Amino acid sequence: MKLCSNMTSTSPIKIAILDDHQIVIDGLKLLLSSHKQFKIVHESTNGFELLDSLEHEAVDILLTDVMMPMIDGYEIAMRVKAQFPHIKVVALTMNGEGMLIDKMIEQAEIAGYLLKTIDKKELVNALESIYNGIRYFSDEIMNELELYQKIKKENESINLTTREIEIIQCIALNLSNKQIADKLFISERTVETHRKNIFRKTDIHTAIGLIEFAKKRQII
Amino acid sequence: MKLCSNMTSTSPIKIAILDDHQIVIDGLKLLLSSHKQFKIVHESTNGFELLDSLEHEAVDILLTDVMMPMIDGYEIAMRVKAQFPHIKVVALTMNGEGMLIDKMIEQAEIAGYLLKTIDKKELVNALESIYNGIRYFSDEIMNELELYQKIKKENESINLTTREIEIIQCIALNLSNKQIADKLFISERTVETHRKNIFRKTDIHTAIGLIEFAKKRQII
DNA sequence: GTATAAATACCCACTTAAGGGTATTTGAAA
DNA sequence: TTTCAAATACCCTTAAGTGGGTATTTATAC
Repeated sequence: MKLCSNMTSTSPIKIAILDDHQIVIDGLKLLLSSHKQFKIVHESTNGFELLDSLEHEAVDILLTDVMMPMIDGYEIAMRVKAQFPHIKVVALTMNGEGMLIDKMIEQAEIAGYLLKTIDKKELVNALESIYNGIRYFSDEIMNELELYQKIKKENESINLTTREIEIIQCIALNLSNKQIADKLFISERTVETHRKNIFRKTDIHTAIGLIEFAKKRQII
Repeated sequence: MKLCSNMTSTSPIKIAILDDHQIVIDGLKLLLSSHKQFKIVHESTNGFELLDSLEHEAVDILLTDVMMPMIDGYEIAMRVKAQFPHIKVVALTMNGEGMLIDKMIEQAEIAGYLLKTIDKKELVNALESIYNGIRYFSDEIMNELELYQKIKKENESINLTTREIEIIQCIALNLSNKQIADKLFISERTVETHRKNIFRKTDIHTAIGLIEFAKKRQII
């Protein structure tokens, strides 16, 4: 069933907004206020406050930023998924970073991911689609996701162990083998072995090269 | 002279808005629409378009984002300063990164720098102050600026030679002493000497640390 | 129960880098 | 003309990392 966008008799779509920037909330509120099919039932700059309010307030769609202090959009989406599975979570963010998108879509299974570059018309369309059970993702988001998942797949074929990744992270922190050994409570010989195995697997043979690799693969 | 905030008879403050996110523009427009002392005379997601429009349109304050594709806020501010010195430029951005703030304030001499975390009331206050010739910077911005300028000052006292900077750039490219020697047509001994002097001057003793330092100092 | 992978740890030989010197040439400033 | 910084180059010693092995323990999978 599809709802037309200028409905007036049906009950409005109840929306909650979460963004650490009050100005964005104000903008969205006023922006959606000219569309009577939406009703903003809650707004907050604080994720915990919002989660509390969902206990007493019926909400259809949660429109949330992703990168926020205290508690981020991913954590919010996971908790909403667990506690309020009927609420459709939509990320609305400046950030089109692959790993975040992947986590939000694959794990938190959010209903939509929009960039703040979208215009009013697309936002309204997206929200209506999502309310009607159709997931909505901006084109840029889909591109980023595909690129990220391609890299992720390549990563997996190299197959570094968790310990090896840990060692790489230590190397990136500019620790010597001895310092890494002390930190992880293992012998310096073991660190050398891991290092050796990492170099063999990745076909990289310097610490600096390894850091580059790790950044590209989002290990650090 | 100070203007009171609920004036109605005086001519409104003419504002232009530049932000690559249409949603932010919409938000700001609607947000300021409830304050009759402001009139938004131009809005754009494109910096070049905005610069063109300033030729025909009288503007008191330009409210602009900083990080934008095509042409960034700094470039905009510099051009406005040169071509339309009467226009007061105000940065309104998510980004509180020291170097940008420093460039915007010290070089482009903008009239205000606000974080998008500010609320409506502070935004209105800031715009009125700026219109009356009082520069306005958010507290967080001032803190970031001070921190950045402290680091900048420390950097300048180190005084690396051009050759040493060249060596650092090679190290960042992950070249060995031998490779650097070949590339610069000098002896490996000389590279070692430079490296030694760099480490002594900067009080850094690893290549990875040096790269971090170089990034912070914008050498690479 | 027996492969298998992961993490642990050591041996040895070799290379590279770090840190302490000193010294020469060159070009620009005093 | 002298002085000085910058770039060049070498000496020596010690520390750190690289790369080739082998081997043990442990937990997981078949």
